[in-house]
Amino acid sequence: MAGSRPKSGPTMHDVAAAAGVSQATVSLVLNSASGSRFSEDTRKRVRDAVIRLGYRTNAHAKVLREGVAGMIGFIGDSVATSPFAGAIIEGAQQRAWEDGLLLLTVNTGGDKELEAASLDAMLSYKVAGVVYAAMYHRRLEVPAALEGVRSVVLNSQDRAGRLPSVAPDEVKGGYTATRRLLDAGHSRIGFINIETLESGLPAAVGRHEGYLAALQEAGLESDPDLVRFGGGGEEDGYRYAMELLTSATPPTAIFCGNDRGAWGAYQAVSDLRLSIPGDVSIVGFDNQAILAPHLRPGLTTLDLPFVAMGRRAVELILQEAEPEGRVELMDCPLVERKSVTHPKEMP
Amino acid sequence: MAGSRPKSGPTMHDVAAAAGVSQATVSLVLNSASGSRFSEDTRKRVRDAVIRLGYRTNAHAKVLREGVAGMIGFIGDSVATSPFAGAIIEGAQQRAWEDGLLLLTVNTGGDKELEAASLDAMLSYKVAGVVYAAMYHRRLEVPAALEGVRSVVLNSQDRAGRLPSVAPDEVKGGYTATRRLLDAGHSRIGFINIETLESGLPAAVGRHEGYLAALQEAGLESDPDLVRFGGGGEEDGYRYAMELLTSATPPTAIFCGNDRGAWGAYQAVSDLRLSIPGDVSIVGFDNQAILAPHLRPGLTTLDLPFVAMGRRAVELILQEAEPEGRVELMDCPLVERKSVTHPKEMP
DNA sequence: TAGACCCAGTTATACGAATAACTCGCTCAT
DNA sequence: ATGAGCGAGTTATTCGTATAACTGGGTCTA
Repeated sequence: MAGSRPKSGPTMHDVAAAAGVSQATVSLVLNSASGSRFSEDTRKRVRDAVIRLGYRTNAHAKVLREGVAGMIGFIGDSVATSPFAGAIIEGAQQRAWEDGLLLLTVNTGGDKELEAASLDAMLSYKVAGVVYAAMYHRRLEVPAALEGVRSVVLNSQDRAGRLPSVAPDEVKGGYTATRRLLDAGHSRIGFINIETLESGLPAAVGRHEGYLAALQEAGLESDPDLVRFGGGGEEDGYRYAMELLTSATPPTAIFCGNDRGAWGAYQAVSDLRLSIPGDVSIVGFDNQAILAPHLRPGLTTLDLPFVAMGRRAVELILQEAEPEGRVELMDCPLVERKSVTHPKEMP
Repeated sequence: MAGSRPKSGPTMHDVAAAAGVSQATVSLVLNSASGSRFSEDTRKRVRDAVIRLGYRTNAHAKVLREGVAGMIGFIGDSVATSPFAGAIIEGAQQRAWEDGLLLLTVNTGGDKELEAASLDAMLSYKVAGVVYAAMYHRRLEVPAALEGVRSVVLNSQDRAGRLPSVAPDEVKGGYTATRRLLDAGHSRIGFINIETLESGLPAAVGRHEGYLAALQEAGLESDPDLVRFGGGGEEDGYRYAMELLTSATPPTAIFCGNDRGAWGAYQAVSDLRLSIPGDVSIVGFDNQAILAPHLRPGLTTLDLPFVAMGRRAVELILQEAEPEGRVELMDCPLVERKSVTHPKEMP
């Protein structure tokens, strides 16, 4: 059978034959930045032949010679396909493409076997590096094979501290959110957070820390009664907002540790026939695209800079120096909308 | 300089040397399904050496010999990173991996230049095929280079009709939604759709067609006053639901062409001090993960089968036979929640 | 006028794996 | 005793590209 190998486009040899030169000449003409090694005539003949035949360089042959592929591996648990963090892969890909690299992506969905196997395949493809991204900001165990290649942990941190990591600056975010409310004149500020103790999630712990820091800086006592911990769903947001707002001394503002919780809080406020921001100011966290801008009123919240984080992770991979084990924290900018104002005057 | 080429793992030659055999033997031992060509002793020595050295086959060398890579290209405008359709890439990747293939992904963000360049790069990598996915179901122009490789249009249709396409069955979806309301006993059913005339979007046109078909089948006159066309945002949902419900002869149920519109309708219903489904039944479309299950009451809606579509697209690529230009429509299953009941008895 | 040097190319080889074709030593049937 | 056949390997070649090292002629200089 002649057709056992699939049809594969023309090669450099074909181009060389068509242009009446040697294969080496073709290669040199196409690649040499140092322009004028060949006569203008030869160069033109080569370029013409390239176009005429529709020649495209075989990346595998090139990689085989050069050792590294123009690809970066991206392994995510489910981040890349999740509704709120899809942008993370967008940033990574943008940055990679700026250097002409493509992304080889896998969502493992948490499957460790798939993770190992696909990482293996990526290494077989001699990727220039691997981004290991996670859904939630946490400290995680990285697969051992990652140490054999330039790699970066994204939206999480390497528990062992060996790989460089890129993650949101939760503490500063929590501080910024609280500070926004303090600046508006609030002094009783509720906080509906994700549970911190068991989870130990940097997201929850950090935001809480930032909240406390801002209060302290403002010289305010922090009242534990104003802080609630839950699962992060809107039911919890609803329930805790309800509790806070119906207590003896309700807060005039609530910082919700995530936008879904804020959504729940909106519903509670609505059910209490109160209004946002007139009666209660609210700040969220996450800046979820489908939610935050569409709530009424628009939710003032903190943006998780997924695009920037993705970019930064790839940048670290492309960098010459190896930033062993550093954790890079990225700013979460405040996105101002309509859910915050000064507290109501006491009657 | 010795270190000009990056460190690259051990090769078959290294393994062969370590095991005291030839490179060919290593290759044959590792690949031959026809087991016992070599003595058990030799096979063991090879396998031991492989493990000891941490040998991993160089995919590029393999591809160079074999002609096709174990990769499939995935080009999306922004689907892959969009909050509602990220799952599309998940399905594609799952299916690909079942055959041991990885996905080489690019979001072009609509940039035609990036699209062409990255497609070019993919072809350089000898991908086994390319999935060309779009954000919205529409008829689109595909890049010419796609014709040189096995490819499938996903969540859209090739306007030229040359490439096989996979898309949701909008007509059937619109029919199912309307039918659900008819079956519950409604006969005045509003429809808030995305504008169809200018856009010509299959999503909008098809759902409308399905709506009309269901009414006709039920022997009902379709009342144009019950149908509104808008942009698909929740403001439109709000406005049109308001209009419909405050009209002289309001509908008892509304089919919203998308979940965001349904969200707006929920707000209108709430502002009118009516309740869902008691006073108005609502069916959405899209089954947006962040929205539909979290609305109160949960929104009965139609699922856009992104995972299944992604899977199917890759499957078509892997298939032997080339299904020239066929458009494959996928079912949108009804997801039953709490927003539909029978119409209120007239007082 | 020999040597140095440049110009415009070419030849040869390596990258790592797969595989067709071969070798070498034995056994066994005729 | 002859050669067919098999078992257990090896040798040689191929995929497409990049590049070091070479060639063969011309020009310029001392």
